[in-house]
Amino acid sequence: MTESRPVGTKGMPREEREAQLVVAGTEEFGRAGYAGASMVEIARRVGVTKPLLYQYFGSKDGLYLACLHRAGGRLTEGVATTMASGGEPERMPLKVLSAIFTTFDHDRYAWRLLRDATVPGSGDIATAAADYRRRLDAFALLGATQLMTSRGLADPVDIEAIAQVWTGVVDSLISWWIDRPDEDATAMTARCARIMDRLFGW
Amino acid sequence: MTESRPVGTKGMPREEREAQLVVAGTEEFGRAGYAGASMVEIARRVGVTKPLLYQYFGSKDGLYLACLHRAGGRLTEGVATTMASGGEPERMPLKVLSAIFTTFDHDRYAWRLLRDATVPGSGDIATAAADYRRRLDAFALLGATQLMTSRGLADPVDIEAIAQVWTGVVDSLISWWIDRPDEDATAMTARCARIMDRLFGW
DNA sequence: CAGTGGTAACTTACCCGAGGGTCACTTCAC
DNA sequence: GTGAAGTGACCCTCGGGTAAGTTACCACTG
Repeated sequence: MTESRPVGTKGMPREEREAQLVVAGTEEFGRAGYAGASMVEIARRVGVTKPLLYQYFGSKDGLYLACLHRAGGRLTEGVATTMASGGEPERMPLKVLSAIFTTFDHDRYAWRLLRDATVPGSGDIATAAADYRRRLDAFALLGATQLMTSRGLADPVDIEAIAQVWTGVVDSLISWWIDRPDEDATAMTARCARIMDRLFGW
Repeated sequence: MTESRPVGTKGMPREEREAQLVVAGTEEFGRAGYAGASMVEIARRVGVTKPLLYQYFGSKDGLYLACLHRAGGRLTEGVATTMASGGEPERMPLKVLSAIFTTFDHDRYAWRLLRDATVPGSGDIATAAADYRRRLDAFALLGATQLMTSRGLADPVDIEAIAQVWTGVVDSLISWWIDRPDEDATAMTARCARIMDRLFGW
């Protein structure tokens, strides 16, 4: 990325190798969950051995955190700019979906890291993941509030529920997408647009 | 249940103990996922030790299967009778939700067993879970088809996506519900009715 | 109504393999 | 010869799984 070509020694510069490992880790953690994923398997994926992985990331938690921060950062950033761009409330869901699909077209497992139920209940990972979720939930809450005030507003707990359901919808769309590698981001967005139109008239 | 009072020996008849263990297992598997759950923790929950758990269920997979079959059986049965009762397509989602909430009011983690991503990719559990999911998906697909033909029908892949999103919605509603133990089944159903009315006019 | 055996419920103490984590070493470019 | 990239071989804990024993109740016997 920054340095163009070979750097220190035989294989690959650290920076580049780390990026590979984060990508592989994201896929493996996303697929099997924190508890189910294996460090040696992640190393194997990029054709390297476990000690190197540990030299670069320190621990399983360290690697997970690296993956989580990359995913969480890109996600919150993308959603934030989309939400900031404004527009009518009924258009926001599709715009957000489009942003997510585009950003994570080649990294579809990333989303799952924020909502992994198998991470230990306390510790750095749980804290960081909860923080990203909190930020995303805030956007969802904002969107839900705007949507509901444009209709006959409901009570705040209803809005909370709507926001959570929305994140669940994103979740299931991404799961569905993961199972269909041929479908790219634009096709996915078009499909969602079609569905929302037919189902709700949005 | 069948025998009324004390049976064999000191503690509790096998049948009753097994039921306790299945309940505890369902909660623990639902909370931490198959990979993250611990057999000794499940045993500890009901005040018993691991070997008894193994004597009764044979293996972790055995216990998981017992939990899965209880959950899956009740779920498919409940949804089947609800779907069979008929009605306008737009009313079905709420009726199904109501059935699920009522059935699992005191067993909220059960739903998650069918959709646990941390079970090994092959084996009895994966097969059984996939089977229950297939049956539920068939209902979702049926409901989605009815709904979409009542509007200007979409292509079959869209309907597949809608069905999957629907299960995701159920998923997130149940997660939300788990975090709010005070909310009972009727309150939850009422909330969903209110939301669907305001959001889609259903 | 001892005593005695049978059996179901249950435990203590252990085995073992998988996986997280580490150390000492090698290879290669400069 | 220095230092980064990388490895083989190891340790150790945690958790699934087991063997062998213990406790308490019941059903018999004499």
